[in-house]
Parts: sequence; C-alpha cells; structure tokens
Amino acid sequence: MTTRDRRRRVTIADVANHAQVSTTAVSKVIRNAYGVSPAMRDRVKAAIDELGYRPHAAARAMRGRTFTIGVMLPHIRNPFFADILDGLNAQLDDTGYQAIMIQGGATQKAEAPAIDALVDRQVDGILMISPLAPRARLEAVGREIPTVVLGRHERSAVYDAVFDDDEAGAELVVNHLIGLGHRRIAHITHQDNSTARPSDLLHIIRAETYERVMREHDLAAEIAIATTYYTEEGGYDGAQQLLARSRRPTAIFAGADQAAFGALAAVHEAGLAVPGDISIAGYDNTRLAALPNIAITSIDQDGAVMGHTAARLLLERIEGRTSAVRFSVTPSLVPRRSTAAPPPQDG
Amino acid sequence: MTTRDRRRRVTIADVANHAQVSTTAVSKVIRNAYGVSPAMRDRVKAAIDELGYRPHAAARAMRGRTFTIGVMLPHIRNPFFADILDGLNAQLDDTGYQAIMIQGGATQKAEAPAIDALVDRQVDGILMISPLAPRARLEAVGREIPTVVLGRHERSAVYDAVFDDDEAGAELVVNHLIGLGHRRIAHITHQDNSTARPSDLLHIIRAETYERVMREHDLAAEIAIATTYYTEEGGYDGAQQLLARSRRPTAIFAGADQAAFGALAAVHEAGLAVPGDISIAGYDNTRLAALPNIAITSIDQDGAVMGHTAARLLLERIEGRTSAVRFSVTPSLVPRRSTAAPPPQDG
DNA sequence: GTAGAAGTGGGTAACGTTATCCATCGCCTC
DNA sequence: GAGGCGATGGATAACGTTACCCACTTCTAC
Repeated sequence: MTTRDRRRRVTIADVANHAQVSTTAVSKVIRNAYGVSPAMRDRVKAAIDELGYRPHAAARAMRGRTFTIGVMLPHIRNPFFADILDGLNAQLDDTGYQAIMIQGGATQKAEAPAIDALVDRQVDGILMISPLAPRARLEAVGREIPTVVLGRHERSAVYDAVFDDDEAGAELVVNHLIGLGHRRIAHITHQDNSTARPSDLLHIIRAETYERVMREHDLAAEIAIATTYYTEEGGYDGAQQLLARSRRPTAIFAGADQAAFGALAAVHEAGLAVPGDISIAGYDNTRLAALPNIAITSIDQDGAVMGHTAARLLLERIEGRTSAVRFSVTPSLVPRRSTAAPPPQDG
Repeated sequence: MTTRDRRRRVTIADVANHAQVSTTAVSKVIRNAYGVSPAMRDRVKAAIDELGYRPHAAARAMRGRTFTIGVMLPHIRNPFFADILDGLNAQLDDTGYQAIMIQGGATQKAEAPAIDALVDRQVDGILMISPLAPRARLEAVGREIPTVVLGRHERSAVYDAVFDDDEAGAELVVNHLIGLGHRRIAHITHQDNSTARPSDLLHIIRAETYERVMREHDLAAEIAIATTYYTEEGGYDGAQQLLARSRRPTAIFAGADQAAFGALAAVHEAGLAVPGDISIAGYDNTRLAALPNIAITSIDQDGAVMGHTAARLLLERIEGRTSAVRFSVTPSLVPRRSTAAPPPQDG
C-alpha cells in the first residue's frame, strides 16, 4: 500500500458522511453539546474511531475553543519552572486541554512577541510565569484571554495571581543567617529591564525585604547587594563582586537557587570553604539544592501546588468566572549544610 | 476611557478599510507576495502600524503557514534540552517563526497526544527530541509535516535526523575509566517502554557500547547495569542498587548527567567518597556538571549546535527540500574531579 | 384531544486568512 | 496602430469548525 504524499486530513465532514448524519451532529458529539440522543452519540463515536478523526485545532480556533493553555516562561533552564509545569500538567490531565510553552527570555523586548504569539494562536488561557511586561500589557491580554500571572504580586481586576509570599521567604533567610551570628550578609539580586511596578516583582521584594530586615537589626551598614541575574552565571559574577569587597561578607543570600549554584562555584574558586568561611543560601528549594554535594539552605515554595492552582484558576476562568483571585503560598525554610555560624574572627 | 470587555481583534479587513485597499492587497503585503507596488506596500504597512494589526495565526493555519515550529521534548527538567532550545531559538530569531514547546513525558502513552497536539495545531515544522514513538509513527508525522528527530539514530527517507555519536561518546567514557585502572565499572541506563527499534535509541546505544567495550577489555564478568531512568531519582535508585552488590563497583558511568547527580547523592549517602572510593561519570556535559562542588566527568555534545542545526534543517524542509539529511555531532570527553584511579585494594 | 414543552436533528452563516483566478492599465514592439 | 506582455490591484472561493437558529417528532398535562 503506497501512501500518497500529504494526504488530506480526516475532517468532520468525512465523519458525518461515514456515519450518515450531519456535520452539526458530529460537532455536537465532539463538544458534548446538548441535543444528541445516546444512539446518535454512539454512532458518531464509532465513526470517529473508525476514521481516526481528530479535531483540527486551528479550525476550532476560528469559532470556538482550542483546548490549549499557553504558558509563557522566561527560560526552561530554571528547574523551579519544571515543578510548576508538573503541577499544571497533572491538573490538566484528562481535561482535554493541552499546555504549550513558549520562552519569553530575559528582556521585555524578547518577551513581548512571545506573549503575542500565544494570543495570536488563540489559546484558551495563558499562564505567565514571572513576566516582565508592564501591568497594563498584562491587563490588556487578560481582557482578551483568561490569564493567570505567576510570581508577581500585583492586584488586578482582570487576571488572577498566584505567588509565593516572597517577603516572608526572604525574611526567613535573613533571620536564619542573623540567628547563626552573621552580620556581614550580602545579597545577589536579579537585573531586569522591566517597566512593571518594582514592588510587584519578586526579586525586588526579596531584595527590599533583605534590606529591611538588615536595617531592623541595625545592620544597615552591612548591606551589600550585587545586581546580576537569577542564573548560574549571574550568581557566579555576583559572588565574585561581593568577594572582592574590602569587607568580605560572611554570608551570601542569593535570590534564587540557580544564582546560589553559581555563587557556590565562585566561592570555591576563590579558595574559600562553604560554610566554613562563607555561608550560602538560595531560594526555590529546587531538587538540585538538596543534592548532598550542594546541600544549599533554601526556601521552599511549593511549585507543584502553584502550577496546579494556576491550572485550576484558568479552567475556572474559561468556564466563565470573571472575579479576580489571588492565591499565595507560604514559604518555609529548609536549612542545609551550606549555612552555619560565621568563622570566629568574623562573628 | 473605559475599555469594553473583549473587544474585537484588528483584522486584515480593518487594515484594508483604513488603507482604502482590498484585503487581498493587505494579505500580499504581509506575505511579501508578488504583485504589489512600493507605494501600495508603504501605504499598507502604515495602516498596519497605525492599527497595531497582527495576523491571526489560527486563521492563517486554515490556508497557509502558521510560522510556528513545534518542539516536543520529554521534560523540561533536563538542562541539556535548554542548550538545544537556545540553539534553536537563536537560529529562528528574525525569521518570523516562533517555537512552541510541549512536554511528551516519559511514556509513549503520554507522548502520543503531545505529538498529535502539535500536528493538530498545524505547526509548520516539528522537532522531536528523543521521542519514544515507533518509527512508523514518526514517518507518518514526517509525511504530513516537515520533521526533524533529535537524539535517535535511525535512517528515514521522510525526516531529518540530528544526533550525537553516542557510540563514540560512551566509548570515551568507558575507555577513560579503564585507563584510570578501573575494572568494576557499572552503568546506569534508562528504562523506556518505547517500541522503537532499540538500536535507534540513544540510551540503548550507550548501554550496548558500554557492554561492548567492557568485553573488548576482557571485563565481561564485571558488567553491571542498573536500569532505572535518566533522572535524578533514577540515578539515585540505580546507584543504590549497584552499591548493594556484593562486588561493589569502583566506577559508575551514568548515561546522563541528571542520573549522575542522583548517583552522586546515593554514593555520598552511603558514606563513600567520590572519587576516593568510587568514580562517577555522566553524559551531556550540562552546566551543572561543571560546578566545582559537582565536577563530574562528562561527555560534551554541543547542544546549541544541534538545536541550531535542527532549526536550519526544518526551515529548509519548509522551503521545499524533500531529501533526507542526517547530521551527527562528535562528542568529546571532559574529565573532571569525579573520576580518578580506583582505591589501591580494588585496582 | 389539544396546546405546549421537551427532545432531537440539521441548515447555514460566520470566523480571518490566503490561493487562484481575473481585469485593467501602461508600455513596448513591429 | 494593433497585438502582446508585464505590472498591479481586486473578487472570490475555499480551509474545518461551531453558534445560532429552525423544523420536526414525541411526550406531558389539562
């Protein structure tokens, strides 16, 4: 049996022909719509199976739903996003919805077309993970398509927010380090070119909380921030900057595990021991942070719960909910071997 | 200015009206099609800018292209895929094509609907990263849509293949360990339920090469394979199995860095030192393998080159190439601190 | 027994775009 | 000056699906 190149797809009309009913009837069966008898349903379903029919998503997009959830994430390299995705996909399983992902990148300029791409592809719902776009843009998207924003704290009437209580998390870290006896605690934060309101962005919240807690403990003079990126390279560069200071810190709080990994590398390279000379703490409690060789103290925010909640909220919105919801997870400290009391002479 | 809910998208007809031309003319300008004067082009472009028009991808899909490349990847947690994606996206930049990703998961059963989802969304090209699907299925997809398969070795007339020379890579690792003096070298491989021809799957090739090289060095009696998964958990479990053997291995070759990370954890937990008691090697040379705390000997296969080549091949196919291409990258060994001579009594 | 309701099936017009024609206008050539 | 040709712009029919209606039948209630 030679297959002819690019044979035509099986369409709803083929199914209708084969089952000797109207295309309308077939469409109704597919959508579980009202107005089909059980007999009709069985008949059409049989025809669908026989012909191996699958709805053409692009055609559906013209009139109805695409059964697609679009996920915009900055970059797939961050393993924390994998946790979120797992939660999302688990919740979407068996709903008929499929999640597609698109990378937004590190700049607003790169992110904008990625968001457009999802909108243009007519997804039924959008999950934006730590977007850089200004709030007005998110609201514009949210007005057009059900939207959930993950990782930003702002209130909006048109989209839902899922986030971690970053203030509580950062507080946990800094208090943990101070409790161990550290005074010269430095912070590595993330540089963005976002035009969002700073207080809505998680890295700003973490950094500001760090500063606030330091001040509250009369450590304002010890505040030291390296502004690089929440990436391995960023953590590496940031730690190098901090280590080069005349008053070397005894502890580094990296705003994300990824950055903490890089910081770890830089500290080692400088010939210093962790936690003997310098303590290091991260954020996100990614699985790698738990590896015995790394064993970085971190903040756990349940990514799976965040992802699964985001999916649930999206489905609710698709079903018609219009009120806005904010969902926040409470972080917890996971102490590991990377943090300990500072060396005696520095205490 | 109160915005009305869900206002209508700007369509090609709106642009045509605004520019006082036909929709056909607008379409031609968008597609850079033949038959438009420079004056017409400018006029239409001005209207497009003024109205902020963007083509509706779903509508385009009904007739022409979607300017979308679909990427199926097993799971985003594997950082090696991030390298591939970086290469792909860099190549796609400024071509007007957007890459969307979808997770295929760890089983054929989960992967099938993911592949369907891309086909149904009418993407212009598909990149499948280490798919589990049987070859016939890949060919069926390839006949319908330009396809590149990354990570499998099979020859096909309808799709292109991009892969690493896994045989050479595995040989490098095993020879490296033997050269250090190891004899009891174990391997951690990946379990799949794929119905693909085994010799086409990279983990099978790595495992078989391991066995072959062992036999070639008269070490057939020392062959020990743990079949778990190319994940952190898999590496952890696999290493535990191997450590529990009466004849404990002095070296473990994990088929992927992810698994090597888990193996590292298991070895540490067992109170053994790396490389003092046991050497560990991985595969993929992910960035994390280079972290000083991990420093795992690994095999470098240039993911960025693979991704960028995959993109190039897809674009060529979309432009009409029908001949099949195979592209293979040559791997290289990156020795790090995790491998050394075996302890004296075990040599 | 009849009016109305409920249940069931189908016809049809969109949705936004593009491919395929077709028509017109200059201009060139002999 | 007629014939032809390239350049340009537009009309129109799809693409596969669904929402909205309408028509018909069979119940139910009085």
